[in-house]
Amino acid sequence: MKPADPPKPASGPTRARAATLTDVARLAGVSVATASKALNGRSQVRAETRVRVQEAAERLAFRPNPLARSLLAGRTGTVGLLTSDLEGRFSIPILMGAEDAFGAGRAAVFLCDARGDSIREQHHVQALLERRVDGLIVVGSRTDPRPSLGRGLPVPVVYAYAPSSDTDEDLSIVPDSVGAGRMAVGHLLACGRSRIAHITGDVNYLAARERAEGAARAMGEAGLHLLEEPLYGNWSEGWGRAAATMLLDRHPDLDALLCGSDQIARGALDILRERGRTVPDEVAVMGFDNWHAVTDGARPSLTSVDHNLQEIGRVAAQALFQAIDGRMRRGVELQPGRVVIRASTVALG
Amino acid sequence: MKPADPPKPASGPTRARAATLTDVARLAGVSVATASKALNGRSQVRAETRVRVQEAAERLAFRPNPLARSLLAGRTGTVGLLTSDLEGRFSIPILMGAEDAFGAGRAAVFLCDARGDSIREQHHVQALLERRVDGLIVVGSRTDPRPSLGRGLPVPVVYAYAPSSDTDEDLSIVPDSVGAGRMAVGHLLACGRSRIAHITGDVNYLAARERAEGAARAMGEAGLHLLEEPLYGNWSEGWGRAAATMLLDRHPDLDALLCGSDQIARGALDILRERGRTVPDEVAVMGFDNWHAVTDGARPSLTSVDHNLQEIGRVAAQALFQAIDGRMRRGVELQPGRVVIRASTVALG
DNA sequence: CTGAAAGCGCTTACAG
DNA sequence: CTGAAAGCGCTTACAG
Repeated sequence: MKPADPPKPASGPTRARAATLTDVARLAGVSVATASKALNGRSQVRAETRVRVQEAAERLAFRPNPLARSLLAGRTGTVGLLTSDLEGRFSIPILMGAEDAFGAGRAAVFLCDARGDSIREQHHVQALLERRVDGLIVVGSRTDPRPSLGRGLPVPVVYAYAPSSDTDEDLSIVPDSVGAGRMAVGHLLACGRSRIAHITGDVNYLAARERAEGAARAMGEAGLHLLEEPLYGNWSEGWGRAAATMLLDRHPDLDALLCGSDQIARGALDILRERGRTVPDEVAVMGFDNWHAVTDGARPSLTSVDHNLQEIGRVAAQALFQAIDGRMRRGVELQPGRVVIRASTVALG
Repeated sequence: MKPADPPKPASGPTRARAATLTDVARLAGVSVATASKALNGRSQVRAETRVRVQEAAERLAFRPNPLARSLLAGRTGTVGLLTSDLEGRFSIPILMGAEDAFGAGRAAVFLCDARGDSIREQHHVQALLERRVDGLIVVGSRTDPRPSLGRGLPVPVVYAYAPSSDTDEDLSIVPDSVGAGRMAVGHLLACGRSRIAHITGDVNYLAARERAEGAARAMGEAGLHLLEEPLYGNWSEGWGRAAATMLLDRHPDLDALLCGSDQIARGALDILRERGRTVPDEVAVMGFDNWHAVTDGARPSLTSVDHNLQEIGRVAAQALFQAIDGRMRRGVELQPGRVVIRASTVALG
């Protein structure tokens, strides 16, 4: 017995011209006007006629041409997603959240990467406006305020992660960094720690300063102080190692290291390990960003504050939808993070 | 002296209706037909008239509505970028390369993330086709062949990173994994190593098997053999640590560890360090992927094979342009990687 | 309930 | 060299 032939490609459904409403109308024996109404659920059509048109549409695999529709409606059902750096770890989850929300709402997303260059950004904004996007989301790569695209744009704009400097006019959805610092210390306190030091990244980053501020406040509210002023440096493992070394020398009895990023924490963990200090028994360690590649590879695995970036993207997208519908919010909206507990702060099972 | 007033927003250039060709024609005192020709550089227009029209267009900040144009032309100047996982480290650089190439060629990119779900993928393909994209790039997250979108699509498709299983019909741009393995061993040999072992990731990944194959071949061509069969495991640091431990026990005299990913290499480095084996003096270590977060944090910094993913994206985009112009290539095209040398294989400075 | 007509913003033969 | 007309694919008053 011969095996069954593989299904033939049948020369493909359609290299041919896509079916048009006129084709559908002709096949159904009605005018294009009636066909349009039937397909769009308008009430003024006899049930029988509607069915006939629908069948014709189905048979021709008819898909309304959105260009024609947009031309009439003045709306394209597209939005621009303007990112400053695609490779950024922070941009991607936000982008995913936004893409998700738009996909669900049936809007399509134009992606543009400005590569951190404001000339290129202006260029992309113009290109997007020419394409008649209904709105724009601007995704930044750090939480410091960035220049507004301005008030003169013909469509609404929502800023995500990096807030607009024009807080009166623009809407920005950003992570709550002060809250994140507070939350982190809250977790360490709950773990019974009190001799806590804070190593963090570049002092020029608002995120670094705000997390430190939140941490200090949470300590104060518990009637405690950080062991010393936050140690600012940069966002690298190397700095984590250097700072941890200093701190261990100065405060041999410290029982927790709060690190401004997972990478810094990773460096600190390596030093603790080399010095034979057990984690978390003697010293608890935690980071920020919940970057799985770092948290999961660490020994022990690293507790971290997740900024819920995907949620930020989703919220920004929804806010943009509302703005397109004429209900524009303004100001800066803070999104809370959450502590993801791993073995570096809590002895697990 | 009072400080100067801040510049007034001037109520914004245009919340108003965008200028239309009709507006331009009226202002220039010509017909829309003539205005169109003047602006589009058609020859049959008096120089004087052309200037008048151009000035009018400028004054009104006229931007031709691409929807109207596309409706006529049947082309939209848009392409779909379909990724299987936005968060994937591998997808992003490819996406950047593609976005770059399109941006330069003045096509806009619709981004869709299928989240590794084939139902969602189908859904996105349909949505993109409805929007009349001129072509599609499908970006995969591993180099194993993936199902073709099929032959019946009305627009050309190019596959990047993950090749289509329909190699006769489709065009795929993928990294040369065999060549990467060969290249890596070539570098280690050039560094004077000969007792080389290979630790790699999940055997179900074609990339793992092909890199191993390339490595073995390069050894053979040098009249050598790997110390033992490649050790397959998974792509984690933990596996790197476990495998390195085994290998050091079995081959105390090994002088190089070729690791199938940077994370595996990172794990191996940690073990070497703990055992007091100096890198690169006693043992050279290298990885694949050139993931900076890992290579730069490692002690010492890690030599790695970069797959030139951005270039893959760029080539895919250019191939798609060609295909849209009717010159479709087919088959699988391999893109070479390159060795990025750091301190784990060569004593620097 | 149905259809002829006008129009969204543009381009392109075709006459003048 | 210039413009009136037709048309891309659709929707929406407006008559019947």
